[in-house]
Amino acid sequence: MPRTPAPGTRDRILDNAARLFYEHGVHEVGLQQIVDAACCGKNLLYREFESKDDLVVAWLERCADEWRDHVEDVEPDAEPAARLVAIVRDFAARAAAPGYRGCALRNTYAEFGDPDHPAHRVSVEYLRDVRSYLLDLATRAGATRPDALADRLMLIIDGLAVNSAMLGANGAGPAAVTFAEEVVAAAID
Amino acid sequence: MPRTPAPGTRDRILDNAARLFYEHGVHEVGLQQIVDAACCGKNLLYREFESKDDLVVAWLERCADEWRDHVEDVEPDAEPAARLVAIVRDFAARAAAPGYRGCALRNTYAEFGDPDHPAHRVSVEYLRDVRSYLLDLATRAGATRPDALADRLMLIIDGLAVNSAMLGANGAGPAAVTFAEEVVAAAID
DNA sequence: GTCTATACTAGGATAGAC
DNA sequence: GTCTATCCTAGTATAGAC
Repeated sequence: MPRTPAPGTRDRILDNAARLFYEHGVHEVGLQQIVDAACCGKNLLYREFESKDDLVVAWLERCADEWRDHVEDVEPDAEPAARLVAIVRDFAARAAAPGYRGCALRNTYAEFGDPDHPAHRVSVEYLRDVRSYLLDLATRAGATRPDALADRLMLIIDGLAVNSAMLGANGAGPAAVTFAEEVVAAAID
Repeated sequence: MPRTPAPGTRDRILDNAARLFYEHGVHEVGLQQIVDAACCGKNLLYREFESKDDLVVAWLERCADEWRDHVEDVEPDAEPAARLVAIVRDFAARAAAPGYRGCALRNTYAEFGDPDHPAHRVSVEYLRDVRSYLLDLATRAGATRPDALADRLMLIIDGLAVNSAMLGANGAGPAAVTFAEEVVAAAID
């Protein structure tokens, strides 16, 4: 293993934790696994993160931030209505990629039952942000009822996260884009 | 094989395990908690279930069976098209109930990363069964493309499971039934 | 015989000291 | 980076109540 000088310690730990958490689920990954994968001592991990929960939250926040950055780049010059469809298309394409195991934020939400768990706050905030983003586009697209359009697209996207993870290409994933196209078209007069 | 087990023991354990697993997530519940809640010895649990995995699978299979029984009772005398909407309405009503934390099968799928985990088989089978059921109704409803209609309703239902758990009444749940009505109507000529 | 309750093993977890 | 402390887990075996 060549030692890379590149990313900071925190990022290296977070990268490895992210991969392991996503592939196996948060509860099935021990801190020792992350320490081994990141080639660091446990002391470094505890210097950067207070606890496992803290590490989980940092991972989820990074996932949410990545989405917020990424969504701006999805056909940025298209009209609002076309962008709504493009966002679903983009999500569907990611969900169809090999190794897709669902959405990190939605999966982790499912892992923790306690409503006060910090992972819940991040996940719910993320979902609200997605909804706000869709609502804004739906409004600018001239939908007669932007709220309803945003809700419908949320259901399609949330459904994609579950369905593609569980059924893959045999599931409803391939049908989602056409569905979204018709839903958007029908919502705009 | 036990010769004369006290009647109801297995169900009592399963009832308590079901409640705890659903509320807190499988990984966060220890066998001791289940033993305590069921007021039985650990001995008895291990007589009825080989392992924790075995108990989890039994729980999921019971959830899937309950759905299979329940769905038959959802407006059984209505026309196929109306039944499709009724099934979504029923799912939405359950998802709007207090304490809803998502679908047990979909949540547990998310908890286990290993593709060979027995919980995955049960969950995927369940999802395929739901899809088959919808496809059959869509066909009998005279949909021009029954496959596409089934896929669309699956996305709505899967979306409901996630969205209602995370956002509750502030989410897309309330919009799902009208959405399903329009989707079904549009799919039938 | 059936059940509850507990003691125990072996391993893995988080956490932190050195 | 290693090493230790403490706790919790699944699972087994035993003891004793009814």
